Formats: sequence, structure tokens, C-alpha cells
Amino acid sequence: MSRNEPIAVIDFETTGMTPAQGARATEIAIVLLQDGQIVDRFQSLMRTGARIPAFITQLTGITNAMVAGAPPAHDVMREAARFVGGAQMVAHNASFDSKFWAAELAHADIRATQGFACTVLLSRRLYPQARSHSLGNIVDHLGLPRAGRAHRALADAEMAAFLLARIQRDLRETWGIEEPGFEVLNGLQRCARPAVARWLARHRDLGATQ
DNA sequence: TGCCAGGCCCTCTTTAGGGCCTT
Repeated sequence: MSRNEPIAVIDFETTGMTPAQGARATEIAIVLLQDGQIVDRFQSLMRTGARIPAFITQLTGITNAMVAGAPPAHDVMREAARFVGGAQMVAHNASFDSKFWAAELAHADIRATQGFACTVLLSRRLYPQARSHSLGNIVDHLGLPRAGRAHRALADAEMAAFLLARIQRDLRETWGIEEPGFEVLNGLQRCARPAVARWLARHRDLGATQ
């Protein structure tokens, strides 16, 4: 039996909504998920020199003093890039984290090459009955464990990994897709929502004939 | 001075508007 390639589930805490407006990362966490299990973890605060607004400190608990004592961002990002290696990546609302991944790597003179899949898009397709697809709410809706303090990078990355593991399990057990790796996740998240059931059935049948 | 993210997705839509999701 072949093993699925590990997927790197990432979460950033930042000073704002987008690097396009000058926001910088304050903390990064990445967990490697393989065959439904977290097999490795990476977490670090990072120092960029950017000021953390008070409301962000209230949200995350990360203070200016905490990041002042953290290693420089370019060192952290080099280490993060080594940790991820050639793995594909997943985040909860990947449009947010993928931009910070690319921007913070660029500050360290590293080009981002990884693909991203998004657990928000996947959750909306697989669990349309959920009232909310925010990370905390969908984790509660599915009865998954809380991993620690919400809005800290490692806890949120672990919860997103639990969600991803559940998505992969449901793709196998409910939809009959034997190896729901990154390519399947990427295809499903791009599928128009009204066509999701048809896409899943076709993918199951294609997999069964291979 | 005025502006201030942006992609997804639903609907009382498509010549548009607004909520969701991330910090």
C-alpha cells in the first residue's frame, strides 16, 4: 500500500490582513500531516520590526515585546522553507496565508514554489450544512479536538490539520476516493459547488479503474 | 482629502451587493 505524501499545514499570525499593505508575520507554525497523523511540527515567533497593533495583541496574545526577543524573520523563514521542503501546502483560508508565505520568503530571498489548497473551500464543499466555516466553528461542528489557544499559530495549524485529516477520511470513507492527496484536494476546491457530488462520483470511478 | 484586502459564493443576481474568512 502506497503512503500519501506529507502535506504541510501552515498558519501565520500577522500584524494585519495583507502584505500588500505592509503587514508582516509575527508567528509561523507548520505541521506535517501524513496518512491522517501529525508527524512533525515547526513553530516560531519572528522579528520583522513591524509594530503590532493593540487589537492584534488582544486577538493573538502576541506582544511587541515577545517578537522583539524572537529570531529575525529571514532566519525563521529559511528554516521554515527547509522544514516544508517539497511538500504541498494547506491553510485555512489559503488566500491569506499563501500571500504571507510568498512575501516573507521573498524578504529572505527565497521564491515560493509550493501549491496551496484551502480548507475553507474544501469545508464549504463537503460540509454545506455547517452554519459557519471559520476554523473554530467548523472544528466544533465536526467534533474535532481543540488544539490550544485559538489565534496562536501552532494551535490553529494543528486544528487545520485535524480538519484536513477529517476531510481526507470523509473522502475515503464517504466518497470512496482511495488516495485523497493534494491533487484531489486541489481539484475538489476548484470544482463549482453545485457540481461537487458529480465531481466526487466521477473521481471515485476514475480511481477505481486505475 | 479620501481611501483603506480580496477571493469566494449566495441571492430578492448576472447592468450588483453583501456576507464570509483570514489577522
